[in-house]
Amino acid sequence: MEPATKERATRQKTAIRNVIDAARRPLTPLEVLEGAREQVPALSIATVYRNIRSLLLDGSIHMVPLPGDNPRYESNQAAATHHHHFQCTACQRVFDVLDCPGDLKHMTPKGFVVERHELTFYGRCAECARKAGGRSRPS
Amino acid sequence: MEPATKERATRQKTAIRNVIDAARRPLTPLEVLEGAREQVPALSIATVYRNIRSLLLDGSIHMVPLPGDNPRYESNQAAATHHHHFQCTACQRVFDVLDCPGDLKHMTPKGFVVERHELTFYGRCAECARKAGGRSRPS
DNA sequence: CTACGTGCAAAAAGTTTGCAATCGC
DNA sequence: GCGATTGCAAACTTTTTGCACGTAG
Repeated sequence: MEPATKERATRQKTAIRNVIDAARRPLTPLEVLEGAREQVPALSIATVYRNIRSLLLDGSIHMVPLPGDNPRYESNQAAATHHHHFQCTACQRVFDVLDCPGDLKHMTPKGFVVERHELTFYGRCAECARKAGGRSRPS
Repeated sequence: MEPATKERATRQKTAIRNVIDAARRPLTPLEVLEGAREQVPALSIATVYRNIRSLLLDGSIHMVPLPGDNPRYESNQAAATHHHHFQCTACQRVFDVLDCPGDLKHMTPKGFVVERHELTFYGRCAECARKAGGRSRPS
């Protein structure tokens, strides 16, 4: 077997891990970059992607795939239990939904074997709903 | 208001519409291109995208956003009723699931306003499940 | 000191757009 | 003929990779 290349503790790796751990919602790689640059201004997006990949491999973080949008990443300690997500149609942020409808396998056509499922809600997050009306998205 | 630019019936537009209408599952733009090229060999991918956009706008087709994969498009007549999707982890194809768990709004955190939801199943489609074991994906 | 990690720029993959040529009406 | 539509190529976005330099251990 391979010599199992040893991980090194770098400033950028620490900053990236901190940003993801501190967030209470799944973040985009760009959000991670922006957050981590407060501690390592010269940080490059390539390094963010490389570290996200290694954190995924060692199980520290979790990918949140979304219908019609780029994946977010969240700390695995926040994602220990099976749950789902809510994307705000106003601010585009994604939040956890700590619940699951449960048994859904019976819904699929005959012969199909279900391994897992993803459920995503769309609407207004508490914050954007409070700001009333139909206002714009930040982009 | 604008003069409402009038639509023209071209060979490529007809071919594209036919392919999507004839499919009994949601297709990728590339699948649409391949199918439509049987009738219009010189068809370009840009034209497929432009026509998909205009078909979306006039409501003839429907976008199927998927977590972690590119969107598929399906005929609106096939998608008249609310339903969900199943993506095969072997062949990557997407199929309709003509059912819905129903009331899920109670799952979201306080203050969040749910407008809609997407539910995607993953596993083996009937065909790939029949072919037993854990075989490769076509790509 | 050594090789893992980083920054930069170029490459991939999917989608969009500018522009001149084409073709429906 | 006029203008919508097309094909091609270039631009764009998100993510990945090659390469030379930097740096942790």
